[in-house]
Amino acid sequence: MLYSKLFPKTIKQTPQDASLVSHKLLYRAGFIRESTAGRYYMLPLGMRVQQKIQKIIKEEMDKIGGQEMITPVLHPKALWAETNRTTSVGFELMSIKDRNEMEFVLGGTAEEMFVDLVRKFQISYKDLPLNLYQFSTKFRDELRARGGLLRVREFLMKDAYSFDISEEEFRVTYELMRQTYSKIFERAGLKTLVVASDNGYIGGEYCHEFVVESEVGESRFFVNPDNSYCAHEDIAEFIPDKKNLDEQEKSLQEVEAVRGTTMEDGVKLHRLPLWQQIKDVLFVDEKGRFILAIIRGDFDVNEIKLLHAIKAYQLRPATEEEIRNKIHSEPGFISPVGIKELIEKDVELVIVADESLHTVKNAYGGANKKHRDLLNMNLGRDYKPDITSDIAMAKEGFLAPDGSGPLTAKKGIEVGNIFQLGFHYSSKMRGANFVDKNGKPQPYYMGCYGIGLGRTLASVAEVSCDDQGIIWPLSVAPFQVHLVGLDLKGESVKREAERVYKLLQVEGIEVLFDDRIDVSPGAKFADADLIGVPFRVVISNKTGKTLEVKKRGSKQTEFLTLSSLIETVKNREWLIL
RNA sequence: CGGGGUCUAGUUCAUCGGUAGAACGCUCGCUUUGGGAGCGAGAAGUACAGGGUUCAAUUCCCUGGACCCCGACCA
Repeated sequence: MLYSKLFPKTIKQTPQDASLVSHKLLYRAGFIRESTAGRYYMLPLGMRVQQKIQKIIKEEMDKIGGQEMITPVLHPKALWAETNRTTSVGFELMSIKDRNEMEFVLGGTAEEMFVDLVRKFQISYKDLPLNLYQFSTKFRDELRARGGLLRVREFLMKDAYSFDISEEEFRVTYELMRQTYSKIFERAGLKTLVVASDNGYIGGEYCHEFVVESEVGESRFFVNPDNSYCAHEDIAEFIPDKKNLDEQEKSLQEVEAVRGTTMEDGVKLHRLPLWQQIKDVLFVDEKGRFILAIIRGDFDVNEIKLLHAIKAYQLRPATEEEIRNKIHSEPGFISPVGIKELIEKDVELVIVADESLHTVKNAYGGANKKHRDLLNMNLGRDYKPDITSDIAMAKEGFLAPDGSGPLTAKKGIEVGNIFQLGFHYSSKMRGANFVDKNGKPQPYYMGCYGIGLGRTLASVAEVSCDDQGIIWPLSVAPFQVHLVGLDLKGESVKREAERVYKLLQVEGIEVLFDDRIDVSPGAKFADADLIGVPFRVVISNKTGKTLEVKKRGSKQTEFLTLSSLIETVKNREWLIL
């Protein structure tokens, strides 16, 4: 590619709206441009990187027997209704109608489509395991797009779907996918951690995120000291420390409490530790049930865990009006003690206690009346929750669930994920069966697996760059060699540069040739650093018959012959220079 | 979904009641070639949209839109 013809050129100014390094550099170097919030043009340079990532994924997927195909972008809405996902997805579905008023959703993930396809065929156990995948644009009407390519509303994703005859067989598939994903990201130059996570709107029981550790990432997770435990904050567990279990249970006492409504106000008034206070958080779920989550005062409620405990999929905080008029309690003074006797007749209230309440005695907190508190509340004696479960949010420093030591909090970018789906879809969708050895229909055991290509690309730029620009790993770089021609007004230099350009291409090496005549060397070097191609090769009056080669990210230059350059580029095993 | 902010040349920003300016970029000419060179000339704008106030609005007010940032719950 001739740089003089490349669309577009680099720019010096940093875009006003970009806050992330990857966004700034990809923008300045001309890899991407924004269309509207969360929708990007992928420009020729960005496209080349994305295609390299795509190729790596395809190679690794095909190696394990994956078969590439493609589904329509518009999914019949009726399909999503079959699995109740028109209401339960975590992202806003985008809907569209055709001229016959037929309703479609723009695909944001494609479980139903693949199941619908597979059930059109009479498959038997002999056809399984089956692994189908596609690269397609996904649409997700995110509440808030942000961070350049990191959270967008439209993006290229590889999604794969596996079909197995049993859970045992599936575990083999799942492990294979886990290894394959690690390999894919490794080849793209990314170090990933495999983080146990919540399945959310996809369904199923367990899943793992592939996370690139980064301060700008939105995934928060915890690891134990030897990294053997690695879990997303949504599901991270820990062992709560025991508090005053040796204390005698004292008698329940109601006292006057003229205080504010925060936890701190309670601590100050009673001069008791925060952990001894009961934190009461009132939610309303999608069915309109009121959910009172109670937990030790120094812990926070984890809504994801709470959702699982009550088998619901959506929570919102109760309003002050609801607390007063429906529950007949008082904001800031809610208590599990006697609350069920107060509520309106038509109200369903579920009390969920965190297990941490077993670590404390003689707790204090509100009395369901303004400026009245209760002292010495004891679980079992004074109040009986409907459900006792782990609904606590882990925090840094808490004891890891295996007791190995304190948890460390980390942040990262989720570039891929693998999900166990089990029978979640095959049981809900009619005819999602295979025929077993006895000729009987059985639901297949499923999994699904996703990688965001744009996010992967941005993650590489985010973690692999310096002040001057991006440092692409050779495996995903838009070009392998950035040939910089200086002194091109001289005929002999120009001829030599063009000769080298052609010969490198003949060797199958991708070359970006800066053939501009009127541009100063400094400007050309700055552009080369910004774009970040792994090998910079200079030809000028000074170089003669040798080539001046500098690796992006290294300060040293070396002089090589053309043949040794070709060998160097072709035989590289390493990814980061 | 709440709070804050922004919107003027391709880009980054000035101007702040009197019909618009710089830098970078772009085009042309001369000069220049090892870390974003110099001089000169030029093209480039419905000041987000609509309404209001005013003799006069890019500027003030209102409505809408787009975009950015923060929060997303502990009563």
